[in-house]
Amino acid sequence: MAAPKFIEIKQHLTELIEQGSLAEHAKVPSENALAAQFECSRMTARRALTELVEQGVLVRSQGQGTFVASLKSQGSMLTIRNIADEVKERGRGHRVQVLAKTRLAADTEVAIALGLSPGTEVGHTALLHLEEGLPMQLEHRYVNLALVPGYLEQDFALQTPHEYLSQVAPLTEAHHEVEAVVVDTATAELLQLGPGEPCLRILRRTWSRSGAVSFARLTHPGSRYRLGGHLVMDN
Amino acid sequence: MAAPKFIEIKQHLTELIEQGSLAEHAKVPSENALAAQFECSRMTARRALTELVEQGVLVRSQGQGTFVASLKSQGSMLTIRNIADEVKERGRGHRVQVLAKTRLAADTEVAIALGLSPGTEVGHTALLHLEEGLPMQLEHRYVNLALVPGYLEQDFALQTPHEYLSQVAPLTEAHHEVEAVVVDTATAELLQLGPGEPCLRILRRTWSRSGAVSFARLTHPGSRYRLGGHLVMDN
DNA sequence: AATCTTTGCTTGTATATACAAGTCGTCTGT
DNA sequence: ACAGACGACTTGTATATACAAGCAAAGATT
Repeated sequence: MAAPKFIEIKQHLTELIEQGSLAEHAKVPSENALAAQFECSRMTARRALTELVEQGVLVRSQGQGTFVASLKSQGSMLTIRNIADEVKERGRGHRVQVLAKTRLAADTEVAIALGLSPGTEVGHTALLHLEEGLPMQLEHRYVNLALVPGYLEQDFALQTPHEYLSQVAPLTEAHHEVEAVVVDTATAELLQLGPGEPCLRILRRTWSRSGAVSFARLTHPGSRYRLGGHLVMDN
Repeated sequence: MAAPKFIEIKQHLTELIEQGSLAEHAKVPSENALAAQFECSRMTARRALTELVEQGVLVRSQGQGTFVASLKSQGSMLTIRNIADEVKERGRGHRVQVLAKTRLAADTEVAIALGLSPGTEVGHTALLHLEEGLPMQLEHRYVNLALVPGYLEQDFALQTPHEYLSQVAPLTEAHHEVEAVVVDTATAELLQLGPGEPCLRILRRTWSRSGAVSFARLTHPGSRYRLGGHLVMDN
């Protein structure tokens, strides 16, 4: 019934930190000291410390010891999900219109994002994602065809680019930027924006083991879309 | 010189997954099987699995076994940082103007966010964060005074609300939403926006052990600010 | 005095072992 | 035919131990 011992130790340490007994950058008792204090083996004490390090509460340094991490460095996180899953999870209808599917020469922005030299041929797709018939995202995607040669042969009405790319080139890394923008009139019409309505834009670059795979510009109507996230920092 | 053994096992498994030998939801060899295969103890094999579970690559279930997690569930993350640190890290001057510091009755939005009944008195502060003299964020913050009674006595020109709150009520949880909005003319003037320029708005709610502490509405000029993040999914 | 060595503490990796606890199929008794 | 007991296999927790590797300060050598 009792909580596992390493959780007791974790709680004890986080309490000390939260009540201020263990200040920022203060040295935490060593693994051996904790083992003695809690009458457990070093490996159990070690596990408590290890998990707190993973949570960003502590910092360890071989040979020196374990220390309280700086409080402000505990950055919180926001999850970025793909629009198709998001819509489906809301239990609403998701549909896609394929607006473009071509090869084109990379301009400087795309070339830099994909780590190619400007002018290299890349795959370009433009998709409009609809939720219950209403436009929710305009997806402009540029793909490195050297890494994903079959990209343009896909039918994206059946399988979204994100799903296809996850299969053929599993991601190892991603980078996102989020900004608020005003779009040109053609795009505004596509997204059925109201007058003066801004858009939330996500720039997403993804890498697989072999290199930079794709660069996407995801544009959402500001009035209909919110990016939402959640994170538990402690436990 | 050689990599530790548990990293070898991790790499072996991620390779199997990436090349498709281990499909989604497929059963991964048990800890004992891996220990036999790699001629190591069960604890070492277990560590490899544990770390892959923490990365979201695998899923474990006591009694059943370990399985490959669904690929799409690997949502990527975006870090949300506080503006003061961000500006200082760029090596630029950060300054704050305190525009308001009062008690007021919570309207419905604030009351819901803080888990209070509408009309409860809460602390309200409005700060304008400047980077090299240019407005970068308008921070409207509502604080549960029952949990942080000293809030309104602080001088926020010296210590930002975020820093103060981190000290007196260490966060255990945070929730964010991000949206693109058009603001009223008074706010537009404060942020020195161009005509029709949209804003990136972050809604941030934070909890400490004792309950919902604060609700903040952070408004950034769309032309001068981008939310940027990064995540390594693998290793 | 300056430099190298030793010693002791720390964390990091790895092993062998034990028992607890959850799941599932099988075997058994009714 | 059904229910329950049992056993096999899985992950979860905990211990005791060993050696490697990094760091720092005290001590020995130059």
